[in-house]
Amino acid sequence: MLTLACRQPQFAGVRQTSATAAYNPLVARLTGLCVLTNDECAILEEVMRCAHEAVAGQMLYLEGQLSDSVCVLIDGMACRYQMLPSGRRQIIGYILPGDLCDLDFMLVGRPDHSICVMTHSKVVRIATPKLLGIIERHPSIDRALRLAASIDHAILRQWLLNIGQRHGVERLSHFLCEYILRMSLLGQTNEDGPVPFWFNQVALADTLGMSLAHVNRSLQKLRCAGLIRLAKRTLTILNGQGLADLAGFDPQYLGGTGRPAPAI
Amino acid sequence: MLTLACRQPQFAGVRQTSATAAYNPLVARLTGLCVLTNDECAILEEVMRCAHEAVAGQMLYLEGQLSDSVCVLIDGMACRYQMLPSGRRQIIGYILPGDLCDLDFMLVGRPDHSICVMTHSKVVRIATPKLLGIIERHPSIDRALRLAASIDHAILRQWLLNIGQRHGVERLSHFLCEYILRMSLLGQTNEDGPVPFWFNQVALADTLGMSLAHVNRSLQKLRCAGLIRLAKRTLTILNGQGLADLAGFDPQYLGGTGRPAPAI
DNA sequence: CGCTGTCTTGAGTCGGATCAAGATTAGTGG
DNA sequence: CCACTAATCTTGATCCGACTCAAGACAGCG
Repeated sequence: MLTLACRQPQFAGVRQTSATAAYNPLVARLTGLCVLTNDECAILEEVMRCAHEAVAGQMLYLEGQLSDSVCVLIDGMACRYQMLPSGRRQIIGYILPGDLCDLDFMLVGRPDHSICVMTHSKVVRIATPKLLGIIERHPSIDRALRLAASIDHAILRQWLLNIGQRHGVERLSHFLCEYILRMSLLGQTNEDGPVPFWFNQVALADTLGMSLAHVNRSLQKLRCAGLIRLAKRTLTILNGQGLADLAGFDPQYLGGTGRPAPAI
Repeated sequence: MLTLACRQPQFAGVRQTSATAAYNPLVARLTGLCVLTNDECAILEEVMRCAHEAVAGQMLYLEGQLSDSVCVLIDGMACRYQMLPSGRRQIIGYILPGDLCDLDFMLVGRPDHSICVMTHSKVVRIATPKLLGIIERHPSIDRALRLAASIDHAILRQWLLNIGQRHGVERLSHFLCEYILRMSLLGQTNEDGPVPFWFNQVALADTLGMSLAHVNRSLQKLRCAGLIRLAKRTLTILNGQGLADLAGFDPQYLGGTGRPAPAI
């Protein structure tokens, strides 16, 4: 069992569900990126009918192990990571509700990193051929999925910039800004209202390429500066502007499209 | 003018050109990833007919600036980077002959980072709608481009791992291993034969998230250890296995497909 | 209520940054 | 072909951010 998994209840946030159908985070995500017809939404919802539960620590993909399906997260949280023989681990991304576990796997078949559920989650596995068929028949879905993927890639680039060029405290701040904004875009929270925060400090350390102790001290600094409150797995932003300024956070990249940038 | 640009002559390596047609690095790259019909190759070659020259330092994309075309590098080298207001720069990838400048831009229209030519290069600009049309009509080309992109993403993940978790010397070694292998896959060189090496130490520093001085000292260590020779913009690997061991380099990710891994 | 995972804090050390100077090596124009 | 100029590389000295190690405090869970 990986220590980066947390045993935490799943999302409790209120859902902006359309009264008629069950709320579907993938459909919500994709319609936010690209106009989809009702038909197309229905197809996606059909595909997502059989979600199953995953417990904290459960693996969705194992590095190097063939896979014939694509996972979509419905609820909870997962993370991708790569390990070094020395035992060091780098987390290379977090998967939130509505996110896919990498379309690249679909083509390659064999992921180059592992994906692990961090909390009790709901996951849908879609068989690769099925998804490929849908993509082929529905260019809008194809486009929406590509856009979603392109945002994931932009996030990855930002992480590289973050780890490569920023010092501890700013690095942490940037990550927090990104997380908060991603969550608020999901409608899980408003921009600085309290957000569920499942990351333990080990996970943060492996995310930000810094030591556990240093993560802890950096968090203290943010607390002392009156920028955040973090306790009981809940994060509250006390001074969003201050945090963003400190991090040099530019939310543009999470928008992905040419549409107006999400407010911060 | 950016200091990371080098004024260097273009590739001089011998080309494995098919006797009949001019060697086309994009076609070579894509046929290596996916079976393409002669027709499809012809279409690609047609599209690539009008290459133009770019001088060192020339920008192919500017962060945030709308773009309606996709660049393919025919010869030379380019790099993507992002800058911080503080002036710090993170290079987030190198573009070698046969590589595309990010399909994601095509959908989004507005790149989130800049791309700059590092040496005198040859570049083809393909209008976005034209490329989209080709992709739509030729699923094999689509697939090949997606595979190529997925390798780029795998490289990005490896960089994150590299910067996040490895110390200076190993970090540098890993980068060198990757570079050598990418070049040898292009047929520009054999695996440890001398390779043209245009990176100046400033560029390496901005690539690896370390200071110029530290890059220099790390290079010295590799030289002293008898692993590499680097002079006159030419890199020779004296002990490839040693270098790979030091870096913990696993070439798998550059293969991209489920095909046998390239030899190292 | 004890156990385990997580967080916190301190002391000591080290890798790597910064600053600054000098040595080389290209590139340029005469 | 040479001399000048600008980039690039090299090296040393110093300092700081961040790591490691280690111990103790909490908190949540069974």
